[in-house]
Amino acid sequence: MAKNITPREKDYSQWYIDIVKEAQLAEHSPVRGSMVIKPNGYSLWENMRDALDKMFKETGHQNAYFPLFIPKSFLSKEAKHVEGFAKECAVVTHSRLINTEDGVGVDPSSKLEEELIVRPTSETIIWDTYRGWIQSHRDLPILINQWANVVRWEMRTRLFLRTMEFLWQEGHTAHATREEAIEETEKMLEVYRVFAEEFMAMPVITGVKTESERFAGAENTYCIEALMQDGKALQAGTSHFLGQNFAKAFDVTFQDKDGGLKHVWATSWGVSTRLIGGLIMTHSDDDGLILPPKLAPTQIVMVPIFKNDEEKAKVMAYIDEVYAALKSQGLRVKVDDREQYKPGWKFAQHEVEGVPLRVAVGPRDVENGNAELARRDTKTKQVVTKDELIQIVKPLLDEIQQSLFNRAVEHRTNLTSVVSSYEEFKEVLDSKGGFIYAHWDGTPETEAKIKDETKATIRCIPLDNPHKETGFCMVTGKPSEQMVLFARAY
RNA sequence: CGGGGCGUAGCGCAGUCCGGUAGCGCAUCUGCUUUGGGAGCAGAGGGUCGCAGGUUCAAAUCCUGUCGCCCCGACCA
Repeated sequence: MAKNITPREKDYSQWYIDIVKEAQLAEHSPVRGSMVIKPNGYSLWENMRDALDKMFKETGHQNAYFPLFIPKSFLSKEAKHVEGFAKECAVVTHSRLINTEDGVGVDPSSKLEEELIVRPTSETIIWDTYRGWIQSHRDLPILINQWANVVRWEMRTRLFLRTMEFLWQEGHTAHATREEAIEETEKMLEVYRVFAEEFMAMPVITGVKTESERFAGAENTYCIEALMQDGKALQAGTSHFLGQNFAKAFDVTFQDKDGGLKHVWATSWGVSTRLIGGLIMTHSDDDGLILPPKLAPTQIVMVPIFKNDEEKAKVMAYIDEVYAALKSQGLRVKVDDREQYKPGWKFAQHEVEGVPLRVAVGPRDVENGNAELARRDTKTKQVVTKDELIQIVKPLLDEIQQSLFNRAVEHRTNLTSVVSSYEEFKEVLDSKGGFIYAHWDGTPETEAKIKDETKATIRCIPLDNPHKETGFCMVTGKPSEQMVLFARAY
């Protein structure tokens, strides 16, 4: 039915690309590795953004905006930070173009005195700014978030999952004590978990990254990890406890109640348009995108069916009535009254685009006071009366939301294994993939060895670990305090 | 940076081996018939064949160079 979508079974990666294209979410731009986010994709992002933004505000944060350009010298102030990002920075070196024989060229005389970095993340510019804002413990905490674009010069890109430029939010907070900063880090991780599970219907594991997977400049990195349909993991969000690293690098101090001068404690946390990639790979099928009702730009689409003007008048009057009733319940409902497309075409298109519910109304329905209601997630249809329809749509959307989540949890459960030996680990990894719990001796060396040999990484040490029992490392046989979560990842 | 693929109408492609009037499907425009799962018929418009050289009477096609994008890997959110 979905004639332009490669089945997942055949080529998962091509399926993903096809979904992005056919659901009109985004397209490639002329520049390598960057994309145009189309209205369908952007309104989805807006819904995600609005939900998150509300949660940030509810937890006491305010939005601000810091510049796109960062002086090159700032990057080098925190040693690990620069080390982590140095290889993927876009650098602005000149400020003018001039006409040349073959078009335009860079004007050599416009060379910048200090080159500028296009932000790959904003810790440096923000901490340079915070220095001026903080003198006393009375200035703390500072709880700020920004919605912005960032640029990371990636070698290999994939629509939404990894592009050179992407949209995200980055929270940057400053605290008087270590405990308070850690509390903030964990609080925001929890916000992400709730958002992923309740809005995206995407179950996640919360955990802590190992040293090698830690954010450049962080003392500790927390994350939410999701599992995609193909058994690969996706890091869906991170929350970092930055310790005093940036405060020290940018000399941000405050005078405490006891009169002493202390360095500030910091956190940062972010999620990006990558979440859209996660959303696609959690729910969608071979017929196209499937969107959770809470985030779907259109929750219900209504399709009129008629043969002539007389029927059209009746059908449209009937639809307008239902539309008004649904709209008044605060639902995002749309009437697809375009006349250049036939109903069948519209059915197919809205399915590809992932609209959770479709209501079709034709002359027969008007006659009988009915409507045909179709669910995108289960592809089931039922005929209901108009009054029923108006009553059941809202609870049905909730049911779909819940059902998508349950389905994803079930899928994750099926793809989660516990292994006791390295042999078994490799076998499970190759045969079914997914999340694998295993014992690890805690050393970066063993972790690197596993990664080299199997391409699997430690996704996290789960916070709420179901496998806390002690044991012995599957590779070295050394003692292990608890199992950790492995997977091949995006 | 390695491996693979592709640049021909808005989109998807054929034509390239073997040089000789630039084609097909979808989309678009006009008209009529249609409308409960991607409508049918008739007609029409739309191209510096990625770019630059070269060979030739003649190049989408052969030769040389060059640019770009996509996919797969190494690195990363």
